[in-house]
Amino acid sequence: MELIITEKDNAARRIADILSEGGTSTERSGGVDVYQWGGRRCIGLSGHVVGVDFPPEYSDWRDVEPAELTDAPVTKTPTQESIVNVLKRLAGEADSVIIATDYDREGELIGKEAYELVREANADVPVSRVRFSSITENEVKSAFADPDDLDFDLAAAGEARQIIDLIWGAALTRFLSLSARQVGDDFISVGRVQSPTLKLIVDKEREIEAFDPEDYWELFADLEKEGSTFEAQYFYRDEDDNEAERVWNEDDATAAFDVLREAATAVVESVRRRTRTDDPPAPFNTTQFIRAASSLGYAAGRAMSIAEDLYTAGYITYPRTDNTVYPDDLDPADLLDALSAQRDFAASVERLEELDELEATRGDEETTDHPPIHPTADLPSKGDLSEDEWEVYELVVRRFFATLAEPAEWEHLRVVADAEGEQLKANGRRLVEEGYHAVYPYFGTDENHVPDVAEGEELAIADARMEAKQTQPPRRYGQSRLIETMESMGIGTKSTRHNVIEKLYDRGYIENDPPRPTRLAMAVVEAAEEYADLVVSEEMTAELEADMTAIAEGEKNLDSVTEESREILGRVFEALDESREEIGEHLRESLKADKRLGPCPKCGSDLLVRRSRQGSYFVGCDGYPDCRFTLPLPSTGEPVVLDAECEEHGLNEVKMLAGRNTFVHGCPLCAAEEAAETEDRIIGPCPECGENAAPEGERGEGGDAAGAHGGELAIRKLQSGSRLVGCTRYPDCEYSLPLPRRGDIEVTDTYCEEHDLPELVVHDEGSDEPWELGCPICNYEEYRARQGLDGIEGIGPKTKEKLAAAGIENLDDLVDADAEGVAEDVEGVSAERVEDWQAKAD
DNA sequence: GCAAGGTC
Repeated sequence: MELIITEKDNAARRIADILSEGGTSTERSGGVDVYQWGGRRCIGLSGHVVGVDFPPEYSDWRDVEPAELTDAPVTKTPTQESIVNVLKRLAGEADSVIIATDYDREGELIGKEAYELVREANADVPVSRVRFSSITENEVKSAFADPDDLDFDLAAAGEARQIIDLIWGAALTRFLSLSARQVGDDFISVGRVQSPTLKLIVDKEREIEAFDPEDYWELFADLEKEGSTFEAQYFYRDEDDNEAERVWNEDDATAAFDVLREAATAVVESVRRRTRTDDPPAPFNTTQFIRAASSLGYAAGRAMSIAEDLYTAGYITYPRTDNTVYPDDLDPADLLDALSAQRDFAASVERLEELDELEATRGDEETTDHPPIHPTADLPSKGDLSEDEWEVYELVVRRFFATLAEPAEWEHLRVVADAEGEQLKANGRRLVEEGYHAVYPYFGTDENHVPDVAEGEELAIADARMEAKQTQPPRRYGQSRLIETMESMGIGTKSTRHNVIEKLYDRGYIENDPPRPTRLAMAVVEAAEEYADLVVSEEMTAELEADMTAIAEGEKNLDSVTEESREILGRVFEALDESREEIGEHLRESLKADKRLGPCPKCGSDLLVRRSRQGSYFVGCDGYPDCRFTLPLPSTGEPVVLDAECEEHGLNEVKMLAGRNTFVHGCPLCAAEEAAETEDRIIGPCPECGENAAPEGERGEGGDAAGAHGGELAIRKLQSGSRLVGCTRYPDCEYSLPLPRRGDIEVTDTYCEEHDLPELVVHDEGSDEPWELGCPICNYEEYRARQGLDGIEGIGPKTKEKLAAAGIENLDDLVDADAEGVAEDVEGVSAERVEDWQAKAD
């Protein structure tokens, strides 16, 4: 029996399909699919199935000095036990093994990890390696016809990176966390990729903070030609003889304006007409895909998550790639033909099929990892996908179209005119050949109309304007520009750059979108710059890359490279250890600044956003325990302190981050006062303990509160700002139903017969139509039943279909389901994944 | 529990 090992299940299935000519049987073993045919078996890993770590005696942060990690051993242990176990069992039964992991450095390392596991189970079995950059019949078959050997030097290069990243990251993270006494969930992290990325954001913020705006003026005139007008802008020659539009001195601007205002006409001095070719874009790699999706409003992580779902469902190719050149055996004509079956694409396909030849554009990056992102011949129908998924899918399809389409052509028209000695210019542009824009409507094609005028022609000046302006600070990095910059600096990879940004959010280093650094982030970058400059620099990666190349080429070895890196870090710690107190003090002060709201109304110290032992957030006084003043915060989301201040209390407003349900809570003291002033509105008996409730003992659930105790339901506003329908006997009876946060609630005279409660109507300024919420119990029941599975991250279109087939269509179904049972019934879904979804659904 | 890199 021959065993083939791939990097992921999806690749295993497709390779088995190709090599077996479609005749595989699937055997599920320990939660892992194994594909079998003839004398062969194929298993997919899940990336790295072993991970590096320190031995257990180094695991206690307080017992081990961070500096000791610089000399600590690093071991490898399985992180995916079930896959490792199946792999070893199959290896024991194999006569030969073929490693078919991805064709890049990390793939070589994953292959070597698999090789070592195979060796543990089978000391003698021959092991070979195949390399292909796209899973197509041609490439896969020719790779398997001519197998090669594992490249142990290339794998060692990857291992050096693993060791250096762990030692630097763990030692410095522990040091900063311990020095600031932040050792729980909120540790302070540092790393070779995250810290230079954070420095990019911090440096930009420093520029913005240091920015001093300058006044300038711009002048415009409307010129008239045959009854219609077009805008021209005043310009002059500066001291370097460059054309300039900004006037830096108000007197000069006013003088020019007086001339323009007085002048009746302008005489055309020159007319220049040029055509410019606008080439179609290159195929999508990950970074360019993220950039394009971001212009549609998708954050980087969201775009990747959708792309991964589309890939898993089989609609697009692998979304993590550096490649911008299609493989030779991609036949555009075949793929176009398949895509024409979808009505939305038919017109575009027809247009492309009219071209004399189909030649795709090529980008600058040609790599062996995977093909550029493009659609497959397996089309979804619109109903298979959510709106977002369809929008992203269409983007990928249309990008593929664009790479085959002809260039567009623009006509640029530049007119310069003289008005009593002052110069005016107008730049027109017109799209004369639509080219690829016809099939790829995501780039702007705005035209600016400037009429056909002749040299010497006299044009009337219809209006003149002077606008006072100010120079603007540099713009913050948006997520996609950050990812592009990381790529150009060589930090992170196609698979990790977007995760790095999410990590910075999670660690409390950045807030908002575009991201803005917190005071903590500023302090971390400052500390690193002063004591461990290398870890916030792109040089660290550049030097590591050079060392990795040297290892891969046999010029250096793993031990010498890691030893040298350990020594450098050891020297960093000599300086760090001396300044431990000072660094910790600065970090603690910055942490407090991020959480400070303003003066405590009781004692005047600072009110801070804090976290209780149970993990919920609240506002507490820095004077605790002397001052015990507190205010509640909403129970959903992570609080962020905004710049905006409440005029009445001088407290900063608070925003609650909760994905799509993010909202501004405002001043917590105002919210609490408002709740105190709002009276409860009683609407009927409590179904748990009111007059109609069943007597004690006859109800299954909610035993304590059950029975008639005269409880009544009321619309209540809580100090935390949320509203609900709750029992007046709270906390003895905890029965409650959710209500919307916004809008005025009207209690109508119409009653629900089933629950004996009035129907409610919500009047929100934000929407024209009032929302007929109805009986609050019926409403909540309907809401739970209606709630589909779209809101849960990680459930892709195909999985959704499969879950529906197993009878799981909404959140209630999901929460009630038995995770193990679902894993048995639904192919490719593990019990852990189901439990993860259930946690989110709840 | 720390990183970055795979993968879900």
